Amino acid sequence: METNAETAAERKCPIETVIQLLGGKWKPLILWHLLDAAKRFSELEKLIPEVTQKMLAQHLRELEADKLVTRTIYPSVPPKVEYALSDYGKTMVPVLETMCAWGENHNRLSSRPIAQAIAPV
Amino acid sequence: METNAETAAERKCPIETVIQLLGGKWKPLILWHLLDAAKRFSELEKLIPEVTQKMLAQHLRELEADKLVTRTIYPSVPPKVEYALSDYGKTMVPVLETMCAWGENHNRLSSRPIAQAIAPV
DNA sequence: CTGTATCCAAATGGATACTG
DNA sequence: CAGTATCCATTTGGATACAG
Repeated sequence: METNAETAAERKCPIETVIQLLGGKWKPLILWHLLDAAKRFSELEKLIPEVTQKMLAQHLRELEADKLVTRTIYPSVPPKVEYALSDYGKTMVPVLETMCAWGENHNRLSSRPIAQAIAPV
Repeated sequence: METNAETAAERKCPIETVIQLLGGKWKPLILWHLLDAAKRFSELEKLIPEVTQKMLAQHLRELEADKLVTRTIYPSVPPKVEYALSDYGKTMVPVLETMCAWGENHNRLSSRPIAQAIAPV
């Protein structure tokens, strides 16, 4: 019987939380493109050519609901909408960067034997 | 061939690589449970009660194919199979920990106003 | 330009039964 | 114990058309 002091493995893994927030196929990529500056809907479409309008809109709405991105509507003609990382979304930057660093290393070494890949870390 | 200095955002985002490797619904959780020690199939089943045999086996095979976990068969009766983080899989630990730290903070603050949540980082 | 709606295809996940 | 196989439900993603 447990007295108190749950281990991290015993309570609900917080990694699941991150996976849920970044779970969509394009969400990390969207956030990645918002790192440097706010972007319009059509700009994101050009930056991520493989994504469909539907999925881009859907993921943006989810990211907005999760308070990770902000949506600013400029009441002009034609309509202009800008998406940006919220202050809260910016706290995710270290996560994105850590993932990015690992992914870069993986991609760079993926054509080599794994035994070599892990050696000099 | 590194004549042109592409920015990170211009080449294929390495974050996608990580998402692909951790993409399955249970993969991060499996890795999380392998952090401290190797586990048997049935142990993982008990640690992750919500996962089905099928998905556990499937994700373990994918993680094995990606060289993130090792599979050791002990030719005993009854059969015993142990799964463990590979050396390469261990390089993923900082990624898991960064995600975990963000997730913990998010979970802890999710019932508070976001404005409060981001303040003292 | 910035979306929504609809229909459809593919991927993912789950329940159950069966095997070495 | 440690799986595989099969069938089915749910989820996700995409193509196209349409609207404010």
